Amino acid sequence: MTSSEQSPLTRKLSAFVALSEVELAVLERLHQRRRSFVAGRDMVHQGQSDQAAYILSAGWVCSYKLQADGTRQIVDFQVPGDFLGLRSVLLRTSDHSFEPIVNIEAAEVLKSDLLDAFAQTPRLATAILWAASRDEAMVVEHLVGIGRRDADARMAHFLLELGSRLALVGMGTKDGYDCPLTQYHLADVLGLSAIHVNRVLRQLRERGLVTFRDGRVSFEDHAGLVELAEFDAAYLDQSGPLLK
Amino acid sequence: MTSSEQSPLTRKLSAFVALSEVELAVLERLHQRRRSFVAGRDMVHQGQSDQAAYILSAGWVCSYKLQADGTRQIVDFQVPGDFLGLRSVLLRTSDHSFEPIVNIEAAEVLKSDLLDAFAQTPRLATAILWAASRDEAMVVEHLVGIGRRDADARMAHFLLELGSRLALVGMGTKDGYDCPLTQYHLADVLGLSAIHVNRVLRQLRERGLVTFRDGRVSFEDHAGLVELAEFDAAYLDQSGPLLK
DNA sequence: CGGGGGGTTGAAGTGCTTCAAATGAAGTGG
DNA sequence: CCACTTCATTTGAAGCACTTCAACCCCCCG
Repeated sequence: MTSSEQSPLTRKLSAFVALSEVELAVLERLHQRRRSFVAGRDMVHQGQSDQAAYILSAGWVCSYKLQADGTRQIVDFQVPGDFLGLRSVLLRTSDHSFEPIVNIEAAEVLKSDLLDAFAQTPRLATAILWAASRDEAMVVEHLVGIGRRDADARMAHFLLELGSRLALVGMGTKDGYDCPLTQYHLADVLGLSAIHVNRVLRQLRERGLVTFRDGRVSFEDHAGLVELAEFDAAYLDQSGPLLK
Repeated sequence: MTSSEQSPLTRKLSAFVALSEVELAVLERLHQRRRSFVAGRDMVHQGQSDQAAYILSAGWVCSYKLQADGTRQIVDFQVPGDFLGLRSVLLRTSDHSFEPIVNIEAAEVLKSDLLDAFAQTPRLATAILWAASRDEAMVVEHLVGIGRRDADARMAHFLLELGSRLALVGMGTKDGYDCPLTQYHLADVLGLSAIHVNRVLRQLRERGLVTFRDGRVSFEDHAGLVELAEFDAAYLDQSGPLLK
């Protein structure tokens, strides 16, 4: 199997853990049950079945909570290679909604599939749990950002984190990445107004740091952006438990 | 065993799951290795041993991240009955620091203890994992609060959530609870300045909603506070998986 | 009695929001 | 093929929520 045939999840996990032939096979088998969802319509995953999760193989999704006054807070984005609703299978998670941002392709993973896979290959189980713990670390970092970083640093940090995540599945480089998000998405994830998002983006562009335009994020001064955001990728690149 | 002898964790889990004699015994056995920590000095849990977690039995702790510019964001507080560093045992978690707010009593739980307990009593395992997932839901709700609620609602929501958590372990009622936090703690958890925290508290007091004074939170108009905060305890009171 | 931590208050400044309006691109129906 | 909408983006102006700076108070403790 060549690299280009691998699923994004396989790429992601392989970046941190050397998986055996058997483990790779089990992992690919988890991708059997293919599903599609159209952009904009909620997947309402939590309502219908607590038993299934999804592995996102193409497209972007956001998970968010709506407030009574109509404002929305996006908790996290999922990009190819990410799990969706994993915790609702393993544990039990808070109810938030999932909305595909573009048309997406995902593999449905039943609870039984997952438990079978875990039983067969403990190393794979650990790798997947590592990915889940990484997601949690991102939520915590997100919390810190909203609480204690100003709008510029928050935006810079967000764009850099997304870049790191995408690079891991081969969808981005230090130069930039394709990004289907609107400025409204950025506003809802960063806890800002869309108008201010626009001004912040303009400022970052005029300072020669990064350009967000026409569905593309282009890093013009990656190092400068890292400095502005005080971005330390340690919480993303932490080596998995298997490497110890 | 009477209710007053039970550990806070036992009380908490019992509120959601009817535990058998055997399960109660296993749970109490997890509390054997008693430890004390003094207020103010970091427990630096993540550095020393990835193998142990703690069950907090008395006192308060906060988990936080420090930024390069010296500002601090508190991610969560732990009160009696809560786990500390549970995820660093089961999974692997982001590095944040733990600081006891007062002198605390905790039970050290080794990875092996926990796995043994889980093997003996699957229902207990599920109950503990449910508690972990509840903690996660709180972090998400916290994120939403900082992102999309104004200072008044944020404060009201925080005080109510804390009240619910404490009531579950018998340390609070609808009238209020004892609370060792300073206004600086409130500022760092809510993403505000301490000065503004003071003004917000004054305003809530003058509106006859809640009083925060001399280590005590007193609800004067619980319903009014709930309305202001748009507080919906669903994410806290979710029935555990065992009740399904 | 001096010092420090927690709390309280005022005044000034600013980062962000809200309101208002215009532009360009893409889609839709007549 | 063109009016008509719709949506994402852009910009300006006004307002306000929150921060920062600067005091001062109280109480406890050495």
